[in-house]
Amino acid sequence: MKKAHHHGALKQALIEAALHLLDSEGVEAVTIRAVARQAGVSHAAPVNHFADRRALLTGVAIFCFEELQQAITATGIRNMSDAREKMLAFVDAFYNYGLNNPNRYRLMWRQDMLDSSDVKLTEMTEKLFSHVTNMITEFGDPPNISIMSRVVAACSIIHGYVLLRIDGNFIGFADEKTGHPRHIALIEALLP
Amino acid sequence: MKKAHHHGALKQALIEAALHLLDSEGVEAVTIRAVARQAGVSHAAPVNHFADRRALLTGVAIFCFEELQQAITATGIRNMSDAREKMLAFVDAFYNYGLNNPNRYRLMWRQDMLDSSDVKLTEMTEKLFSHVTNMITEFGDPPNISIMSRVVAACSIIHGYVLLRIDGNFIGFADEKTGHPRHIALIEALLP
DNA sequence: CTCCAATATTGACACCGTCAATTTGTCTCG
DNA sequence: CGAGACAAATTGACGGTGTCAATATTGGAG
Repeated sequence: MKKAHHHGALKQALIEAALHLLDSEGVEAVTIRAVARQAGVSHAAPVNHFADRRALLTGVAIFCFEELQQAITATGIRNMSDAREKMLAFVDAFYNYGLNNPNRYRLMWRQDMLDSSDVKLTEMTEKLFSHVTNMITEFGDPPNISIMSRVVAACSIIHGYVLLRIDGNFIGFADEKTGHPRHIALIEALLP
Repeated sequence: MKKAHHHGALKQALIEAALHLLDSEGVEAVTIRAVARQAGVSHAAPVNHFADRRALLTGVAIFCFEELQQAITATGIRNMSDAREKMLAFVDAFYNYGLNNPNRYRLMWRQDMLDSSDVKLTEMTEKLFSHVTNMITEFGDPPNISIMSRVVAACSIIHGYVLLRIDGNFIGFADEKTGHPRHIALIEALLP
């Protein structure tokens, strides 16, 4: 059994404490010692579950990726037939997760703070990327740009927009011409 | 005269030391104490020129924005007449600066590390934004999306792409279909 | 020449990550 | 059932950090 000896489930408690600190005070506040304090253990207890701060943050990021994946699944995207409908549902879930959880979303892409050799972490990001690739492929092969470039464009545009919005830029919500939410309008500008 | 009393030009020396540390070891290595050591002064000397670490990093970022602005100007973009030609020159300069100075480029957009109330800093970013706005406006008012959304899309797509490339994603350089460098192909996908 | 204000130094404090040595608790196996 | 093995947690230390207060130094204005 994996049951912990003293605390019971310290690993889970540490991640929850880290999430709380991350949401309320930003990633800088997520220190090993602060997380340990919040969980009610000594400052060196976390080392048994996370080798160092990077490993702790990586664990938190993996949790967030699973959360995002669930949000995408919850849109019912798997049962949609129209390629455009799928794409807009995906973008909407992505955008909402980022805007509702800015500090979590930022951390998820902070390669400088995460362990890029973590298998679980790279699995989660590759899953998202291949999802986008599949959706773009459904639109067919356009004449003036490769599918791969269109995938990269889609990833760049939504990720760049979410990051800019999180930082307080472009506070207008809708496209002035179509009335669509801006993140929808941006992606539609790319679709054939 | 503004000449410093002891060191001579400590502020400039601190920024140069910070740039050196930033380029070689990343933003985490840019600590007040390390910068002071590199400049050959005591650990508390910088406080006379930068109130705290945030102010130091903001000073460095402003220097980088001026550098980028010069790179854009150096393309001769002001003398170009064709809107598309201008846009591609701008994107090219932006992309090259980011890829050649990854740590500098990353720092420039790290609002969590910079002083967003710094007038000079906001001036520099707004200048870039209005430059993009002017170029997009030259293309005219498209039917299915507002100019503002197109501006946001252009900013998001190039910024998102540069960040992803810096982190080692999408290492392929050219669009598989057109042969254009990818950052050019991405922007062309957006232009009318 | 004198004095002042800007500049730089020194020293202290509270954090941080990380390591080593140690204690505590629990599970397994004879 | 009991003893040992071993994982988990504690304690204490080290060097590093940002930041502040008190002090010393210097160059130039009057």
